[in-house]
Amino acid sequence: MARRSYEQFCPVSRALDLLGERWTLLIVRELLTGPKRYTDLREHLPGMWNNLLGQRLRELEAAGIVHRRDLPPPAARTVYELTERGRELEPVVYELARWGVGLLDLPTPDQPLLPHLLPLGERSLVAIEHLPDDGIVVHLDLHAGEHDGDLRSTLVVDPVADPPVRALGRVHVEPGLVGTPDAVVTGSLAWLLWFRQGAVSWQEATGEGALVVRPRRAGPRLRPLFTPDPVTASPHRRLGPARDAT
Amino acid sequence: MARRSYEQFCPVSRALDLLGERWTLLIVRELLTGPKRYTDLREHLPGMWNNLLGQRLRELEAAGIVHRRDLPPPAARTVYELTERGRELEPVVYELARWGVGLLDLPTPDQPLLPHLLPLGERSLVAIEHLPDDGIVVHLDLHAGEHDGDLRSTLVVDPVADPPVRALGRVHVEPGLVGTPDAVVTGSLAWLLWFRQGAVSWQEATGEGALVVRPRRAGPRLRPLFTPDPVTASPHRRLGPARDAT
DNA sequence: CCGCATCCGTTTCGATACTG
DNA sequence: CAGTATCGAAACGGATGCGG
Repeated sequence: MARRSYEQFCPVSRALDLLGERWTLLIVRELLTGPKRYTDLREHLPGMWNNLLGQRLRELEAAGIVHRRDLPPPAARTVYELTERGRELEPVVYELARWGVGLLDLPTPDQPLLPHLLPLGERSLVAIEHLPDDGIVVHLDLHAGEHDGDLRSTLVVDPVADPPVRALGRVHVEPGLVGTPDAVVTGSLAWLLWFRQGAVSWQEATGEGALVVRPRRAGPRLRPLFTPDPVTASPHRRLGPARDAT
Repeated sequence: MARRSYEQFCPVSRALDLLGERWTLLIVRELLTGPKRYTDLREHLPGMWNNLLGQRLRELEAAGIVHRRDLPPPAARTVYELTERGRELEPVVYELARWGVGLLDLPTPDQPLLPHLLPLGERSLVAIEHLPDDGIVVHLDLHAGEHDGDLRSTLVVDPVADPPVRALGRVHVEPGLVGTPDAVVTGSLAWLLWFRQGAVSWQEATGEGALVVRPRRAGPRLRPLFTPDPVTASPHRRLGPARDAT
């Protein structure tokens, strides 16, 4: 076996030694939505073929990222699920999704919206830097096009806790409209996406009825939730004049 | 050209369409440490070959991630640097590094510690979920082995600001010992790494003099800084009984 | 059906050589 | 110094087959 490695003492290259091959992170993405059977994975990863899927799963199992479990009778067969170590990849996938949102066009008949990925995608729309301290529950009732049914999800932001949890851990998206919402967003996924991408203003997105927020006064609370900060601070900021210290 | 794509409506696969090929994210990692010349990139990416580097740089430029700039005389030649869109990949690389820290062994003569990656690596040691609200400046004066010189860096955590910035934006690492530190850590990189990986306790790491924190009372402030939370909350938490809504 | 293993044409990668 | 050209080797895309 002995997969090829970058052979560098660096946490990024070490991580990519295990995750950097084609399809690997997409398998992790799939398993982050819950345990899956081999065939489910195949269906959700069109274009990936048997040989590769089997190989990747073996590698991920050897790396301690994926666990293969045989379900007891009566029901099913073998399922694959993430280990704890594998679930720790959630922030990696989230940040990739967050960055990739800027590349998204709209779903087409050719590339339809995949229902099981909707929670992941909607979660990546949220700007974790602007979560309200007291939490919020939002019902998203959107439509994406003629071919996709209505998309109903519940976005939950937990209030800040003590001890504090990291921001990402406070954001959850579930399928369906559950619980009692503080706000309801209806209308077109397109306009929500475009606002999140910075292509249209909040006024444009909500003005013409493309996106409707109820109650109206919830608008100011929702807007920052879908407005990420631009990257500003350089990681190479200088403290003072002492550059060549040491 | 027309690089191959996963052809899915999903932000993760869209991102990986551009970043998922071999070496690509390592080029981004390199450029996150500042602009680089072609030859610098080659030296920092041993095992990557000219043809690939040139190809990747062209692709990254076409994708709007990398910008190629010709420096004016007197000095130098062409440099490659990240665009703003490219700098937005910093959280992706950070999360990969954070995850990859658990895979790191110690540097060896074969895979030495690369000085220009030290800030990146030390930044990924920090648990952004446990930053002190009032900020802290720490001098890290560590040694990694016989072949590596002493590693002196300054870790700066900014105090919480108003308006708030995301946690990662508050953490900076600079080469050298600069500014006035609130704490100084001396000793062996190995023990700091092992503590961060959960392999040894804080007592073990600081008890035998392997790692020395001055002043001693700073210990309780430093310990959580290098102690990430385990992943606990599932993203599929249920709110209430209404599962099949809509 | 489900869970793979095997086989082969195509694409990408690794390594050396060569040019502006 | 900053790349491009070339070619064998490895990995990937795609189809079929076979045992539980």
